[in-house]
Amino acid sequence: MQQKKLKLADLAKLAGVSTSTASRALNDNPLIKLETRERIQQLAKEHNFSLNAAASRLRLQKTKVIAVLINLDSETEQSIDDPFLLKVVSDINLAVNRQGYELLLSNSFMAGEDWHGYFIDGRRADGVIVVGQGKQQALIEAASRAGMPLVVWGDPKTKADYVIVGSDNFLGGKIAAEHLMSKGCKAPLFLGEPEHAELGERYNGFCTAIKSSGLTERCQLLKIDITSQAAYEAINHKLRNDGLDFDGIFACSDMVALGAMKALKERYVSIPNDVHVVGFDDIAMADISFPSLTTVRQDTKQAGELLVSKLLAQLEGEQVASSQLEITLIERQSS
Amino acid sequence: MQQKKLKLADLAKLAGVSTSTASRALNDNPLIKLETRERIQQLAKEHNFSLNAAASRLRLQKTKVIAVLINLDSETEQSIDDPFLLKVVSDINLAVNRQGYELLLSNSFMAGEDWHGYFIDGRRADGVIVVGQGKQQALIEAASRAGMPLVVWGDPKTKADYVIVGSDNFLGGKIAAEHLMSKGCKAPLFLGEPEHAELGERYNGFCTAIKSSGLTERCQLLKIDITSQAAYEAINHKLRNDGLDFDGIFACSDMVALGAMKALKERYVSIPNDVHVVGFDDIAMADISFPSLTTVRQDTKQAGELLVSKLLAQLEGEQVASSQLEITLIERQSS
DNA sequence: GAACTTTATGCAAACGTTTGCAATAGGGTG
DNA sequence: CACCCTATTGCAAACGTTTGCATAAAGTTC
Repeated sequence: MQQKKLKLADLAKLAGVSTSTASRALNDNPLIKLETRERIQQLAKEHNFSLNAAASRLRLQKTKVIAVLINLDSETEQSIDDPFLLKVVSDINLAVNRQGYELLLSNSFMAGEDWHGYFIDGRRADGVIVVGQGKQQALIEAASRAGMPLVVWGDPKTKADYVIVGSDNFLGGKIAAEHLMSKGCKAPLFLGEPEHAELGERYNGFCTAIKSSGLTERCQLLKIDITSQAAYEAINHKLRNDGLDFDGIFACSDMVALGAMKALKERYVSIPNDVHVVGFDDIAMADISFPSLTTVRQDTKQAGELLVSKLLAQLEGEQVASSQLEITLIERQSS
Repeated sequence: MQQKKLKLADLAKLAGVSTSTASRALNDNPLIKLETRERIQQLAKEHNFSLNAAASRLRLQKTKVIAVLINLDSETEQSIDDPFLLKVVSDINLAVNRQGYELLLSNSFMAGEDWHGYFIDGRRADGVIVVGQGKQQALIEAASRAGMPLVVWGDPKTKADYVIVGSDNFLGGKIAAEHLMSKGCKAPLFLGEPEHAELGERYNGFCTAIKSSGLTERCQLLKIDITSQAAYEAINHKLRNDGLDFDGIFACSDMVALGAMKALKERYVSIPNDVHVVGFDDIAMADISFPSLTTVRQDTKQAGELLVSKLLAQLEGEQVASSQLEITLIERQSS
């Protein structure tokens, strides 16, 4: 059933030309007469010929592969449960393919400590997109210093010598806080984990807006693992212990917001009458929850494209800078 | 900053041995004296040496890569929005890594029509896991016949000559229907797309249970695209046109169920008093929605492991058969 | 101490591309 | 017709591993 794999030399023989001619023909090299080129390409199609990528990579010193490294703190595990991550990866995938590259899906487990060695020296990929700065950025920095082409999805305000693409988290937090206050909130609460780079910025924006409004000096924070489960439990616990001492929630992600909302609903706290809720990300569920969730949308499509184009620019040797994506407040029923 | 990449020959020179000895040492070949082996491995670590995967693959005719091909019908696009897909891919990823393989994330767009040629002949991967049978299975069959090592995530009842791993969808549908009826439903409704292989089986199980219960001969079906948005609109539309002529919903996925629930809640149809709802998958949102969603859980962790181990077994030349995963009904508030 | 085994290492070919350079042929120019 | 230029093709080396086979050194046996 399985005839012997055709190699370039075989194809060349079939066409009655040399291997080099066949190679050039397949790469549309104008050195080869147009007629010959077309004939060989046709022949290749007929025989379902495909180049041996391993050989090609060895010779070219290029893989045409981009690795996506999902960088989760093993402790807090924003486990890969969050649908937002999927959105990001999936949009990166699209952008990568559009550029004719393939996507190696990796993680801290496979890459070990020496990312440069693993991906670049190991000729597994030409460059890496790291998703999530996480709490400790040492490995990212090491890889960057070693010269690994690299773009990070994170908070672009971070002072770092590598390229970062991400939303304007500070502004997002600010907008969320202002929105809550405009709806009459006097005691809004931040639900999340400020030590995390991106989330920290959201918290900063949130606090800045509140303080500068003169509303209060105290900027309430409920620190939790960033999962809907943890949010649910934390709000539940808080309601039991402190009662309802807040009238607004800015959750660091939609999943967290949804977990919080469940706890509220179970205790008959009305949304948005008693508590206004704002999330972050705008995952599909935000629109489909009831009440639907007001949230700060991150433009993952643009993110994917920017991440990839900046990485490719680096591969071309260009100097590229971090950049910040616009975010938009999507007003829905929860506020 | 970037010293020249060390190759095996350089490492060997540093160690004062030949290239072949170095190669064998790194692969822990007992031909080499233990002492030498350790010395070289130590040296490799010190210099952050890593093998050139391209060269290695070329020589070995093996990539140590498994491709995951997300197979979405471009029409119905169970777009990659569904969090359940993420769960599956992520669990496959884990299992793949545990076996020392890497994961190439691909899709119908990149792979083109000739999957065997692209992945296998192209030496991009040693085998492929296809996620989603989709509506048309011609390409899968072609690849399988061409001898591509392959495992499909789909419905194991499908009569096919390739290996399938998946949940017992028929039983899942049956259990869901029985559960609804046990809660007193007289007119349950199936919400989904029966032409899709896996979903079709769920529908069959659903109908079989209903018919054999003697409840009714008519087995209501509302055919929709499998997105929460479509579900929301369909239920909305139905309520407006037909009124509430059903008292139970079995949705083909949790996302669909959640979309339906939103429509119900908006029209003040009580869940579960007026309408009982059962979903499928058990995504994180099922537990966190309000009311929480009764659903048929698919064991994605086991799925990932089975998919990978069956694929690797094929690579070893073993004969492997399809297999079916147990599903469990998770009873929550929506029923 | 000659013959033979065992242990440890090195030589060189092979995997399938790509590409600099050389080579050939055909056509134009002076 | 000698010369050069252009268009097209082929030769052969190189990319960095792995591995069958040869080799060398050391130990064993009669």
